[in-house]
Amino acid sequence: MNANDIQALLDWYRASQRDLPWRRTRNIYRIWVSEVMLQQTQVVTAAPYYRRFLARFPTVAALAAAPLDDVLKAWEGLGYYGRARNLHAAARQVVTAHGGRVPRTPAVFRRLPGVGDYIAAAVLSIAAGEPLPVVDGNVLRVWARWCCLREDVRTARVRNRIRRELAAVIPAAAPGDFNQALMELGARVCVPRAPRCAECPLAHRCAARRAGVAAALPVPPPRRAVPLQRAVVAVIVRRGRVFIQQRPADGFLGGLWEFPGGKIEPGETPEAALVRECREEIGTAPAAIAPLAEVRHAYSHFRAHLHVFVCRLGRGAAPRVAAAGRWVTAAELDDYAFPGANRKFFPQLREWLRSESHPGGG
DNA sequence: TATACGTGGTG
DNA sequence: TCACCAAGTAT
Repeated sequence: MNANDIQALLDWYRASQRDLPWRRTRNIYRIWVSEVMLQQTQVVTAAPYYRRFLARFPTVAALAAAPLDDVLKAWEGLGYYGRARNLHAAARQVVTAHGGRVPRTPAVFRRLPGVGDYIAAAVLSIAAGEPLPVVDGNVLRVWARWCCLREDVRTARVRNRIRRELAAVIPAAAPGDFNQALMELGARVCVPRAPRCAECPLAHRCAARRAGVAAALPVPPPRRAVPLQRAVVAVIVRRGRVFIQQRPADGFLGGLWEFPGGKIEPGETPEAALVRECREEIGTAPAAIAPLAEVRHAYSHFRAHLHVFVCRLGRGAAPRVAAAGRWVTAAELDDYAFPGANRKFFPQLREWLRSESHPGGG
């Protein structure tokens, strides 16, 4: 990629870039938040979260001072909740170890939780002018086509080679624009399925385009089968309230709230699994159960089929681990961060609670 | 190095 | 319905 190619790319970017909320600031904290949200997440999905998050946590100090539950609530529905936990922890480190100022030294910023090679390069090139190339999915695709690379670009070896090649050409005068231009090109023109080469400022010198194989690159990795997990959910109702509990702070959906329940074992009926899970999780079997909904949900690495039941405990029975849980009304559910798979049956649950509170009505 | 980690858009 | 994909990081 020579100076003319780079200028053509920058010209295209400056003339046709989208007006995105994080492009209206050079504040390093705001740029950082945007890049965390944009991991494995499309611009249209992240944008509303970005606005709400920064209205709620306008500074790194405000984020550090907030309870993690508030941060997770602001992240609810965005997925990869470890991003929110790491960002929150990193904000606290900035306050406690860096005097409340986001470090602009690459090696220092890179050590914060949740900051990897991509985030460090993106944030510091955009907000601090550091000539660090980003290597994300867009850049890999653009570069694989530009060079007509037939190797698997996801391997560390090829990624590192691409990073070195980009480091040799990234313009010191505009590293942030160069990085964003490559990503913008990948997101809007050099797209995966049907690249719009007619609109591409680099098409006339693109090796894959000349070879007529742009759409076939980069070569996709072999796909593995996605397992299907059947599970039960117990919505325990008592006097118009439902029982919820918080998941462990780390790991899958860490820190989010949910209803008791769990996997259906092979050969087990949903009803049997429900009774078993209630005994295991809250020490009590339900006295009565009724099906409420069935939910299908695709997680990052498996699919789930949820059988949701409304349950009542016997007179005087109580969840044995009530200290870890709460009884909440339908309205109060909105105060807690729930996984998307749970949100899917909230309408049915709310309708059920409504009809129960007005017996004989409607 | 390979796998865990969410969700929604898109064809 | 479904597979693929998206401004990746941690372990």
